[in-house]
Amino acid sequence: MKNNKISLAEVAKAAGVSKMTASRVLRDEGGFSEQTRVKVIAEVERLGYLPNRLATVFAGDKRSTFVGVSIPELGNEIFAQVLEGIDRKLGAFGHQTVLGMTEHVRDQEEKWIETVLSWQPAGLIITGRSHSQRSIQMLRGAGIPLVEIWDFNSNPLDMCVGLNHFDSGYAMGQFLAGRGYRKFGYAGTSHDTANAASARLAGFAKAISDASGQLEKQILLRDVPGFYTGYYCTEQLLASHSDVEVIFYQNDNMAVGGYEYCARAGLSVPGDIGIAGWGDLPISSIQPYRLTSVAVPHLRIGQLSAEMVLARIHGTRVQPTRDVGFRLIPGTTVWPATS
Amino acid sequence: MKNNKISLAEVAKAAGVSKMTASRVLRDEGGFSEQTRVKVIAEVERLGYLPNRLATVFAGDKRSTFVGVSIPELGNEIFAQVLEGIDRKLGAFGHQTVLGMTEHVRDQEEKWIETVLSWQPAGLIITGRSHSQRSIQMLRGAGIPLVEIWDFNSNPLDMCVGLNHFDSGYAMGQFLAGRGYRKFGYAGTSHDTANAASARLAGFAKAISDASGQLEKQILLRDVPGFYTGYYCTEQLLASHSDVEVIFYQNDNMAVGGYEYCARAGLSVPGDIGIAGWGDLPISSIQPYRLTSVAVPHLRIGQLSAEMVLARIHGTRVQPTRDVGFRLIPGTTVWPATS
DNA sequence: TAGTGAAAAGTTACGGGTAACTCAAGTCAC
DNA sequence: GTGACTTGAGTTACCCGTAACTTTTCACTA
Repeated sequence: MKNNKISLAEVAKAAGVSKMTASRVLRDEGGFSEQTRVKVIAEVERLGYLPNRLATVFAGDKRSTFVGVSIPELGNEIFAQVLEGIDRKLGAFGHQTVLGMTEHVRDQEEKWIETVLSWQPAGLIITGRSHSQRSIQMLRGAGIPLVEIWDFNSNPLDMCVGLNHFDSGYAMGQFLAGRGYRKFGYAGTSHDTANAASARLAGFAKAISDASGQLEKQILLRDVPGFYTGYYCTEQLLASHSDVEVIFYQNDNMAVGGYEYCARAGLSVPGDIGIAGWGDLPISSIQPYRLTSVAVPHLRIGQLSAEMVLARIHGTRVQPTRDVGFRLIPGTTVWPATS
Repeated sequence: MKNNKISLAEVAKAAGVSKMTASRVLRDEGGFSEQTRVKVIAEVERLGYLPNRLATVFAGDKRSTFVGVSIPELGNEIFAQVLEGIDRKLGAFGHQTVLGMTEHVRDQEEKWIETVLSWQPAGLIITGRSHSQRSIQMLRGAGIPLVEIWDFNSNPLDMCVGLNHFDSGYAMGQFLAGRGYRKFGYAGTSHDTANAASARLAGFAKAISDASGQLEKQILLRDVPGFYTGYYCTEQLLASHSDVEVIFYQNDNMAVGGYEYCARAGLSVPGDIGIAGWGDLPISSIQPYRLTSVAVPHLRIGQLSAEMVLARIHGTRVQPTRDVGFRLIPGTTVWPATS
């Protein structure tokens, strides 16, 4: 697959100068006359020359302008927005995002890390804090800026920005217990790896047990955490445990699906059943109800992570760990506060 | 920024063989003894050698395994899912997605094309059919597989997969006129370039004029086409044109926002006002109502585009243009058919 | 007018792999 | 024992820019 692209040497020859001079003109490095500049630029235009950045990186024994970004999935709006924030910021500084979707599978992450490192990226942004042994080795050896995002970790491989998911689950459990709930349900999806959602569930369970409540049922479907899954999880959960008073969902999409199931089944919310989501998606606040949820500064996570990588690349000092926190949204889909 | 990475030469030296032999072992090319293989592999493991793919591409004067994918934005769920479909398919075949967000701006697309081409990608997938003159030149000169997606175009630069947005807008206009509507509104967002949404609006307007209806008001906010924008567009539109009978929205998110405005303003849907969206997002079918919309096989667009690029890379023949069509969803948010 | 220094340009080497070629040693048939 | 062939390996050149160094050109001064 020989490509017939124009090289700098050809441009230089056409302009009647040496490769080096042409190179200097293109990088505007100085050390050439106006006359020469004009000649070279003219040939560049005429021949449609596009530089080969591979060679540039290679020549300088430098790193590329790539930044590898791993995201578990894009079906979840939150991750899509984190990615958008990252790419926007990186793009503004002349960097390119090389995407990796790990689908919450650790082997896939490892394989992706290996591949992306072989392209000599300038930095890496990885979702999640749990990696395979080999991944950790490769990441350590790479010697490039690395940000682990989403799940806050005070002792990251390099840098970290995210929030404490366990705490956010705990906060929700505590909040619901405070509203008088005693019999709890949880609806989510299951994955190979311990992920942030599992941490939320663990925190939620802890809060319930601390409040002497009962986590009656956790349902974990092996499916994508979307509207339909929420709908069916709710149907299944209530079929087997009709005494559950409130359900905490892995995310808002599932919660909205759950709400809709209740509405169609003739159950009043929050009268008959309470609904709580996580993530505070835009959709949750444009419904006839205000979904009880946990708001997360996801845009900020994307932006910050990109900024941290960029700072490292440019040698600026940055705070290596950032806990962006969360905010509980009381909403109207659970019992009101007893005043 | 000298990197202290292990090179193949170092591995070879440690194993007591030549670079070439080590290279052969790693590529499993044959022409080496079992003994040699074991030695080389042992040193690769010991030193944690990771190949430099930049060098490979460079050496062979080949193309990389990158595929550049441009998407206008990720805030829109549909584009996120198109991207997910593409990356999944590409990843399965050992290719990496290099993301580019053009934000519907043509200059940004041009700049991205220039950059991504300089990395010698194996192929390109670009959203939209309208490009700058220089972009077209670069794309033509690149000589790599290229798929223009989203807006179907029977005469693409190379390949194309999408649907006819004009027709889909026309279909909606015709459908609504058939349901008895005469006074129409349109709510969308404005961008620099003629994009698919503009084509839909044009088709919609044509259908209305063909049916002797009246497009009372087009409102185009300079904002992201999401829930809130739909909410406020509706408020503004109805404030100035209260005689509008039905509103066609740029997408479902905006339509759901519009529905919510009507609900809060005490307007009955479809009694007082009809609502029609576009895209048929999951959210639209999990509401208490069924949104009138246009279903689009967006997952299929993503998958097909990746398949087309892969086929070209591997030298397989493929149909260069694919119209994936659309399907009108009558829904319950407009007047029922008069029987 | 030779000498000086700066500006403008050229030359060489290099980076990390791989294609293409060469070479050495062993195997086998006759 | 010799030539033909196979196998396992090494050598060389190259991809395309750029760093580092060298050479040429030229204006200006003593």
